[in-house]
Amino acid sequence: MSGPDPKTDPSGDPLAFVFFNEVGIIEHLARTAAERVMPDGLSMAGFTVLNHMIRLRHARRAPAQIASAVQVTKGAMTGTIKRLEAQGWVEIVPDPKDGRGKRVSVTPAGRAVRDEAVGRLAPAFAALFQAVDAARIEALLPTLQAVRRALDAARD
Amino acid sequence: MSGPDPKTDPSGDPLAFVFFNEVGIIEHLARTAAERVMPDGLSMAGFTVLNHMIRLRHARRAPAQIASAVQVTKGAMTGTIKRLEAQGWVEIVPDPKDGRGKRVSVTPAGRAVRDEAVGRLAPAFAALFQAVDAARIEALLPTLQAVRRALDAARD
DNA sequence: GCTATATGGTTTAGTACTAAACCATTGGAG
DNA sequence: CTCCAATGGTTTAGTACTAAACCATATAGC
Repeated sequence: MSGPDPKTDPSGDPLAFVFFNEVGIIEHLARTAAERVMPDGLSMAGFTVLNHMIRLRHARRAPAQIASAVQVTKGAMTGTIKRLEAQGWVEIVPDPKDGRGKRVSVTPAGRAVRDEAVGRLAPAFAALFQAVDAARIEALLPTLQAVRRALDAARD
Repeated sequence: MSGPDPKTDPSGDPLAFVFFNEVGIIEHLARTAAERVMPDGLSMAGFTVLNHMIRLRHARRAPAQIASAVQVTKGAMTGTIKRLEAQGWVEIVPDPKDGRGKRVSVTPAGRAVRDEAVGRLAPAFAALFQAVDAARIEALLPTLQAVRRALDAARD
């Protein structure tokens, strides 16, 4: 009944462990590298929000919608948006149609700081493509997306 | 001089963005799923330490060594180890050879709680392999490892 | 129209992390 | 032997996050 488990690699760790470990390390290295080059006062949390709004061309969005899109709690979004507003990078106005709601929009300054962040990220990425061919990375995407969908579905 | 940028995908995002975004989402989903099944009182930070010690068969290690192995600051390790000790999962004794140092070792209870955590993680992973074939995930590893090495090297 | 429930946002308590200052001990250079 | 830089660990201040309690407004059922 026993014997070599197909999900086991030479190190004795199940494949899933090895895979998530690798993903975790890459995420950690990439995040800290990105944090280091962010413009002054812009956190990764803030960048994520600005980037989300601009990429998807949302002129105005409710905090709750942004929170669910970038997968953080409403409470976390309250703080992130407050800091973005303090820097003048977003504007928050009450929703005229809904007395509870607010609408967040990116200011010109917000767009500028996001563009600067993207521009500073580029050289860091360039170094990566020098070491690992872009085609190899592109080839990973279908399986990574399948894994993401599986994890998302398993989330009950 | 202009023209379609090879590093650009249909969504307009550079490939590196798409890749790190996917990795970040997977890491987030996997981490929160894992956190949810951890035994009571055991955080991911604590599990990482116990797992590291046991996987690599370290009977006793200095906090500073563990910190550098799992890539957190010494300050973070102080807190994590303190919580592990409070639960009786590690034992901390002063290093007899070095008046500054300490030695951390996993107790039998610590080994047990780690085994239980691993056991609870297994069913979650099983669901993943039902959706995505293990061979496909295995095929990602060489490139992921190359990316990790590149990021590690770019860290100056 | 009133009540029950759902939704939008804030607040609170608690965890985990970083960066930097700090204290103690070690160990090499003069 | 003495000093001084390096190392091991803790502490402090600040950010970001979650879960849960909370308040206000909105909406559906009766």
